[in-house]
Amino acid sequence: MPPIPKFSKKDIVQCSYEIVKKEGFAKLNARRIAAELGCSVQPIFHNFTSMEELNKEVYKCIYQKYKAYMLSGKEKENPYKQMGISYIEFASDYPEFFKILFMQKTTLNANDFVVNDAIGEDVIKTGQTLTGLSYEEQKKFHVKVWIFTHGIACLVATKTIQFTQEEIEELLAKSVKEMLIGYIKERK
Amino acid sequence: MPPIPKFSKKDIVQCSYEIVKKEGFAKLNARRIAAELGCSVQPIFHNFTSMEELNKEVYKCIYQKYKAYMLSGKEKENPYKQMGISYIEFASDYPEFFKILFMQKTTLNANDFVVNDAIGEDVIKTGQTLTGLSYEEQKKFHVKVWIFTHGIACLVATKTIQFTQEEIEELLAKSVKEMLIGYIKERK
DNA sequence: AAAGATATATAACGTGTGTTATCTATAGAA
DNA sequence: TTCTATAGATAACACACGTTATATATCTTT
Repeated sequence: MPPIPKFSKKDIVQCSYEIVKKEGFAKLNARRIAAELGCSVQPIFHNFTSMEELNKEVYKCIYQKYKAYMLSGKEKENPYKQMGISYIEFASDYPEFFKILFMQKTTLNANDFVVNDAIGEDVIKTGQTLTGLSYEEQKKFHVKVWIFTHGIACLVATKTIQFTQEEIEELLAKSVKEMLIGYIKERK
Repeated sequence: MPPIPKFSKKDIVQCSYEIVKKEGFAKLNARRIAAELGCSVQPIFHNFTSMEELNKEVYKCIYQKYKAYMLSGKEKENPYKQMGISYIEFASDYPEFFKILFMQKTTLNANDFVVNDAIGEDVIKTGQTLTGLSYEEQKKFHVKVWIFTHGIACLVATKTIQFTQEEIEELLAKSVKEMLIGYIKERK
């Protein structure tokens, strides 16, 4: 009986996702989405009870994108190293997403997600195979690697530094190596 | 002939500064300032042609606060180490300010300031006395120290990690020491 | 073909924001 | 004391945003 819908939930989320990718949540609003889809605001409020609900859906997509980046790293020959590179690459390719996920506290990520899975058990264990440290030592060492990696990623996301992917990989690899040497030397 | 002014530029900037300190620029607006000062919005637009002009003044104050933190570090017995600590302490004491200065690009900091003076000549030279490296080597090494320090500061500003000042100082001091050991060992 | 359900458009309301027009009160000059 | 310049209050306008009321168009069932 009803007319065939022209604008699905998926269309609206996808369109919103693209806006946020380019300009962040600050620029996402009903009229903007409507303009880009070539419709009025009605399809949006038909499919979502409020903008907040839509925002949450978009946030979920962003988090999925991040997870996909991280998972792709696990397939490579040196997963521990690759995860750091993936983290920074994500910050480079999707700076707005990185800022949303890791550089601000919002009502969006408050309860629904525990984003900092970077210090998960498996990461520690993967790190052990690279470093040869004990589990407890690797845990401590990993905090330092994580801080360093996060530092680069933040600088990349804000475009404070503009390194090529190769420069970043070299910087990260070299630095972690040096940190490990120093860590091993200093431990008692 | 005119009545004695009750609300000076300084009063308004000071009040705005406090609001931004607690809640960031997002929560700064004319009516909010007026309410806190106990006046109408008129004194604001009498003293400033626009909110943007006031925002810039507030931004300047924030930057001055940051510079004062950094300068205070230079007086200590180990200035190079202290500057890193001051940077993180600033992020801890004034997270909103830190986010404004170093974690986002705004129209405010676009032209008027070159904020990243952290890699200034004098910092490098101060670092040399700590590390004993050549000028060029110190320059390279400092990038790594800066990234690490910035990483901690970002995590502190967003309250992602909640370390005490002592924990942070130990983490930073130990890590830089280890990084230096590794750096020296790996250089050709 | 007629009817009902609903997707979309149009237009509006309410709120929060920057900004400004108008009025009033005041302090010093005449 | 009277006059003038202006600081401030009140109130309004313009605009952007979330949201909703109403009207219209369309598809499926009968």
